[in-house]
Amino acid sequence: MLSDTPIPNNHDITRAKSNCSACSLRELCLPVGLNEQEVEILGDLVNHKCRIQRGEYLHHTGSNFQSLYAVRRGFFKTYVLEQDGRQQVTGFHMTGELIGLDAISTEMHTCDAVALEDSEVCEIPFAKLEEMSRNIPSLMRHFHKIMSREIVKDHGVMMLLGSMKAEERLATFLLNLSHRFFKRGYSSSDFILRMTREEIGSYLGLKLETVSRAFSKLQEEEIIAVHNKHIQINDIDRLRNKIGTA
Amino acid sequence: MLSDTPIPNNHDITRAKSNCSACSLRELCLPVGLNEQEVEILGDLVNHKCRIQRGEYLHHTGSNFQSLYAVRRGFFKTYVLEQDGRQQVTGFHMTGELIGLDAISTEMHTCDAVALEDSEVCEIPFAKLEEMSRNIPSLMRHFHKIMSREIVKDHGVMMLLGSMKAEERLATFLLNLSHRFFKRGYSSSDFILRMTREEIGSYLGLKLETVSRAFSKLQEEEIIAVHNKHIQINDIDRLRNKIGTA
DNA sequence: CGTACGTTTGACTCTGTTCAATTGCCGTGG
DNA sequence: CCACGGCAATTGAACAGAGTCAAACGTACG
Repeated sequence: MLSDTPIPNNHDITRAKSNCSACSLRELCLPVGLNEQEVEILGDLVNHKCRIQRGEYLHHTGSNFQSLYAVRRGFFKTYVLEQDGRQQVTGFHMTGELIGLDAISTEMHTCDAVALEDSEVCEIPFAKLEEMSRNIPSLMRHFHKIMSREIVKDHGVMMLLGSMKAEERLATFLLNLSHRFFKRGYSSSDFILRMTREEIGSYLGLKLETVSRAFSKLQEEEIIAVHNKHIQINDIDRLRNKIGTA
Repeated sequence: MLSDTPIPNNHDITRAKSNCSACSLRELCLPVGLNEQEVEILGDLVNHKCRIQRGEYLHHTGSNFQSLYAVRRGFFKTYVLEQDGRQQVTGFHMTGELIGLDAISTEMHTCDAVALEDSEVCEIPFAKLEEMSRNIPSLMRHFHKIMSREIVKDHGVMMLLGSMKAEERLATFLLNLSHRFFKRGYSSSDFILRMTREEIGSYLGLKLETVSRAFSKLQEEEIIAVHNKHIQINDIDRLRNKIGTA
C-alpha cells in the first residue's frame, strides 16, 4: 500500500512559469472574479508549475507548510494516518481544486497528499498570496469563499458518515464525482475511477468488500455499469433516489 | 424537538459596546497576536454584544450572511437538516469559538445555530472584518488560521465517524470536551453536558440508545461517573486508552 | 508467461439499530 | 406540599447491516 516512492519531494523536475490569464481553469480556480490586470499579477505569484508522477507525494504529514497547490491536471488523494497505521482518506482532489488549506492553522501539513495519476500542480506561496490579497479585495474574498466551501464540503461528508447506509454513501460519492467531472467538461455518466475500492471505502467509512458489494448491487439493478474502474451511470435519477430512500 | 422559538431573530434585547481589550477571551478569540492598538480597532468593529437565551437561534439555514459570531459565554450547537427532516449536528461551540464560517462560501447560512444554554455572543460584521484585515496582517493571518483549524477539526471528526467504534467515539468526544473546558479554566474532570444523548448521538453518528449504553459501560468500568448530564472523569488515562484499543 | 495486486463473492460473526417497556428527573398546577 | 405529566435516559430482546475471514477470479505489469 505504501510501497510507491515513500519520501521523494524531488517533484521539481519540470518547472515552468505558469500563466493564469491563459489558463483554462480560471473559472474554477483562484482567479475567479478578478479582472485582467489582477489575473496578470496573480500569474506572477504562481511561479511554478510542476509535474507530479503517479505515486509521488506533494507533501507529508508534519512537513513544513509554505505553499498551497492548485491541481492543474490529474488526481490526488489526501489522507491522515491513525495511530494504528491505517489511513483515513480525507479527500480526493481534481483539476482546479486547492490542496493544503489544512496546513495554514499550524504551518505544518496535517495530512499526506499523493498523486493517483500523473498530474501537474501550480505552487502558490501562501505568504505571497496573503500579501497580494491585501491589495486585491476580490482575491481575498474569493480565497475566503474557497476555505469556507471546504468547511461546507466537510460537513456534507460528516452527514454522509454519520447517517447514511453503505449504498447511499456510494451513490452520493458517485453523484459527487459525476458532477465534478461534468463541471470540468468531461462526461458526467462515463468515467474512470482513479482510486481503489479500499480508498473509496476509507473515504466513505466502509470496508472495501462492502464498497464492492454496493457496486455490484447498483449494477444488478442496472443503475450503473461497472467494469473494474470504469463506471457508467445508466440511470442518474434512480441513483439520486438511492439517497434518503433506502 | 423544534418546539422552542422557531423564528425569532429578536436577539438584540441587550446590546452593549464590546471591548476586546478588556475581554478575558482575548487569548482564545480573534485578537490573538494583536498589539494594544490593533485590539482597540478590533473592539470598534465588534460593535455588538448580545444575549441569546436557551433555545433561541443565532441564524437559520438559508438566511442571509452578514456576520460571524464569537461565543462570549454559553454553549451552542449547529446542525444541518437532512431531506427526511432528521438533524445532523455538525458541531458544539463554546466560549471563544467562532460560528458562521460555513456561510462565507455562498453568503447564506448552511446550518442552524441554536443556544443550548443562556449565552452571549459578539457579532462581527464580516465585510468589516475583511476590510480591517487588509490593514492588519496579523489579524488576517490569524483569521486564516482559525478557518484552517476548522477544516482540521472536521477532518478529525471524519476520522472518528469513519473508523471508530461507539465506545471510542464517546471517549474521544469526552476527552475533547474535557480539554476545551480545561483551556477555559474550568475543571477538566467534572462538567455538565449541555446537550442531550440524542444530540451527542447525532454528532457521533450513533443512536441515542447506543450513546447511553456506552456511557453505562464506561461507568461500569469506573472510568467515569454519570449522573444524568453531570459527568466526572475518574481515570483519564484509561479513557485515553479506550481510543485505538478497542 | 507468470506473479502480484485489486476485486468479487460467500459464509459467519458481531456491533449497533430498532422497538418496546421502564425508570428517573423536573416543572406545573392543584 | 404532593401529584401529575412530559421529556430524557436507561435497559432488554430481537434483528439487520456491515465487518471479518477466506477463497477464487481477473487484470495489469514486469
